[in-house]
Amino acid sequence: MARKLGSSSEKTRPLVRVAALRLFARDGYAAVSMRQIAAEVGVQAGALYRYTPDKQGLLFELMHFHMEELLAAWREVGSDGLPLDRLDAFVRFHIYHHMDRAEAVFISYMELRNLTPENFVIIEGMRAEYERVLEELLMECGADTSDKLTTLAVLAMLTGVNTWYREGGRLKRAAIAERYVGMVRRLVKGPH
Amino acid sequence: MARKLGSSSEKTRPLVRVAALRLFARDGYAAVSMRQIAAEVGVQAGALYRYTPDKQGLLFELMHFHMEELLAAWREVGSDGLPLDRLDAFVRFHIYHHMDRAEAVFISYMELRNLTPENFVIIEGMRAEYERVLEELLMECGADTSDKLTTLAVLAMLTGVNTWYREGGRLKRAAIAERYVGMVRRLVKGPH
DNA sequence: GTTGCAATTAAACGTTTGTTCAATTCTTTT
DNA sequence: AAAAGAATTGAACAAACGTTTAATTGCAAC
Repeated sequence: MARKLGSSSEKTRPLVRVAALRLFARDGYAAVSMRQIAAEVGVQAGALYRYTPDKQGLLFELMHFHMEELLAAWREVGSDGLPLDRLDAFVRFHIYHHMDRAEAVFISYMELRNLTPENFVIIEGMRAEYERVLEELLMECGADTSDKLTTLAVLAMLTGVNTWYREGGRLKRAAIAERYVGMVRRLVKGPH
Repeated sequence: MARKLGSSSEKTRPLVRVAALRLFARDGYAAVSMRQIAAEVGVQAGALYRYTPDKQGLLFELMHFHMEELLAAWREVGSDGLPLDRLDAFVRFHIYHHMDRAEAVFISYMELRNLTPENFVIIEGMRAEYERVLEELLMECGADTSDKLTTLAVLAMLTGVNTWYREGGRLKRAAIAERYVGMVRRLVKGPH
């Protein structure tokens, strides 16, 4: 009744991450207990504290990783060409990236209020950075960027995909993305 | 230490509703205890059970009332005239109605997963009904309604206002509404 | 003014919560 | 083969949870 056969932090750590991700996404941070997470990992609750300082740390790690990954992924994709083409690229990027990370996306905007104030500031800053990416693109496309309204409207629309999209659904990923490309183009263009 | 001066269910009942609304919206259903709600009302926890069968009943009542009110309000506003004018009317209605009920709106789409299955079915049905209102309007406007995609995109965009709008902010209610009217018009029109 | 009901308290219920820690066992290094 | 370190258990902690209930008090009707 102590260390288990073949146990190592290299194996257990990712299991903890995945279990927390899954459970937080499904039931919400406040509704999930450390014992539930531990059970999903196949371990006792006390063992989790080798991998996180506390429950809050677990939530923060998930959200921080998600935002870091999002920003890094866009930097890598980059985009060049005409402004409108770059906007298209952003729309496709956002939709695909989010489709592939349903759980992390869900957590990252549902559990903001469960972050401690210090952690909240950090995540909010990264979110603002991502927002600025889109805002800049919209400006170059000649959209109305006198305020954040257009940016937020487009972002809400795009992120909304995650509330209904399920893998293997009737509509294929590409079809959905292209429809949104069309909608954003129309929304942005035209006279304001 | 028993009944308090001037106490009556007519006074206390709404206080319980308001306290639950405020706290659920701010901290989330799972993170709020009956004792916190009671404290906000100025009463002991046990007293709450004169006004709700249990905590879940409190959540359901709030969400059910909100959806009922939403559907009734639209029925009353109604709309006639050209399809596009009616769509404009819907956009304005949705935005104003939601701006005035920030807490209830927030709860109604954040706390869906904390409903019991039976309660979830009921609320989900009402949500679908509201969705159908918009879908019908979009169809009459000649938008692409071969699937729910346009409907959901518009709805996500409109409801997104609640994530950033704060009373007394820089932009006035009417200005915001009219901007969204414009965006929706553009998004809907045009070739698909 | 007494009687009866309505509203509330305070205490208690058994669970469950996040977290800590000594003891134990496996793995790795020497 | 011995020693050192890493991973885990299981029990314990005080605190908080939702809910129930007997006792108590205020109010309204008679």
